[in-house]
Amino acid sequence: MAATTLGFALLGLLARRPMTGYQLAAALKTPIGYFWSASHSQVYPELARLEAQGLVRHEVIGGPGPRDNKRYHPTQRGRSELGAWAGTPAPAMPADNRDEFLLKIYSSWLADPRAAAAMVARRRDEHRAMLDRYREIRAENERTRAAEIDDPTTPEFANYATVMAGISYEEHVIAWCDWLIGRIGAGAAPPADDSRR
Amino acid sequence: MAATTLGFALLGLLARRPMTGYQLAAALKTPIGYFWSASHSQVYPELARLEAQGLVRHEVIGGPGPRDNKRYHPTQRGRSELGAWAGTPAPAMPADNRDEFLLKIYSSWLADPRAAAAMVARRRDEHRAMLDRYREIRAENERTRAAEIDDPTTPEFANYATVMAGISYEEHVIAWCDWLIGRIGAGAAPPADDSRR
DNA sequence: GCCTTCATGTAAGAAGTTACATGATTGT
DNA sequence: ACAATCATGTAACTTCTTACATGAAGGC
Repeated sequence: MAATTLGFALLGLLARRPMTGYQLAAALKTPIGYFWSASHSQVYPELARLEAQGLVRHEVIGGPGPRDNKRYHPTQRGRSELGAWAGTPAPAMPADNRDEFLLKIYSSWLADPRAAAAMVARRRDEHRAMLDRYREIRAENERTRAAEIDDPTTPEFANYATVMAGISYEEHVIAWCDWLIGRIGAGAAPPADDSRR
Repeated sequence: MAATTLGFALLGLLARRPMTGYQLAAALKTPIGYFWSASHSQVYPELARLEAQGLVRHEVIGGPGPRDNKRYHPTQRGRSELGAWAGTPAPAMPADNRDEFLLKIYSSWLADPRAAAAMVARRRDEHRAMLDRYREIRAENERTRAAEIDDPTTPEFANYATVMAGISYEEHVIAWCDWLIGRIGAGAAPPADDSRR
């Protein structure tokens, strides 16, 4: 009877600020999209379902396009169910964590070692770029929201916590990539003496 | 025309050792399941597709049950396509990384702080258990496969690399959980003086 | 005799992506 | 004029999960 995971994602956004479906879909690209994403074609039907369950309501607002523009906000029940869900342990660790990159590493012994090393290096650079982005967000948070990020009953605290998770995650992946590149280089392609070239 | 991600997961397993669909499905629970999983109802049709594409073949083996038991192995083409795929950079970082736990944290400011802290502590313990399991696998690898794990052209090297990724990942999550628990405790529920109870 | 493991498949449904379809407002 | 952004929806398709269905071999 309660909402789906996507429903709770939408409620989590609406609890911060009432929004249109379009804005929700945009927010689910970045930065919340770093841990939960959805396309607008999923958002609109889900909003209708949440409304049918009495967890959100909307008012029609003037705006562009051929249809009514609707701004959604959570109901009292929506807020309390969201809070209850957030404090309930998830069924179990999925242990799933589908990761196509790790799957490639799993078969990397069949690939050309130089191609494999280059692939890992490229991925590491992508993670470095991501880390830089997270660090900027953290700095911004610490500058403008210094008071709220210490209070776990504010949305700013929750934002900060997820950004910290991102930073920690990227740092770990980068360190592992560097380790792996060193290993591939050391064990396979005994580096031809480049000093003569 | 090439295989799907699941197809490459199956090929990656079959490149190590020919197996039945049942055994593949079991392997996709643990330990490969830590980064790619599938149920048997996905495996059997996928094997048929791979065979139609000429990437695997099977021989019928005697065994239990009402139907033929089939042992699959990759073809020459299957192996080479797997190697090529493994060395090719994935389209891009998905940035998606769907994580229901982080989504809960994102709305944790609406939850009871004590419930939230307890939830995080429980999750941390689950990750600690996982870390212990990974460390055992690593120790086992270092004991019995010491020679191969230094050579990036062996499957043992690839196994070792993925286990190291797991260890690094779990260590990061545990550290972040501990940080978060401290923050929730410090900011919200100024701990009642327990020494008098 | 009964339960577990091994073994292979189909069917129904949920979840998610990509493509189709429409149209006003705003900035260049 | 043209393009981008804002805005809302539907349809078709892929992927994945859960449930249904069958049955032999081996251990208790």
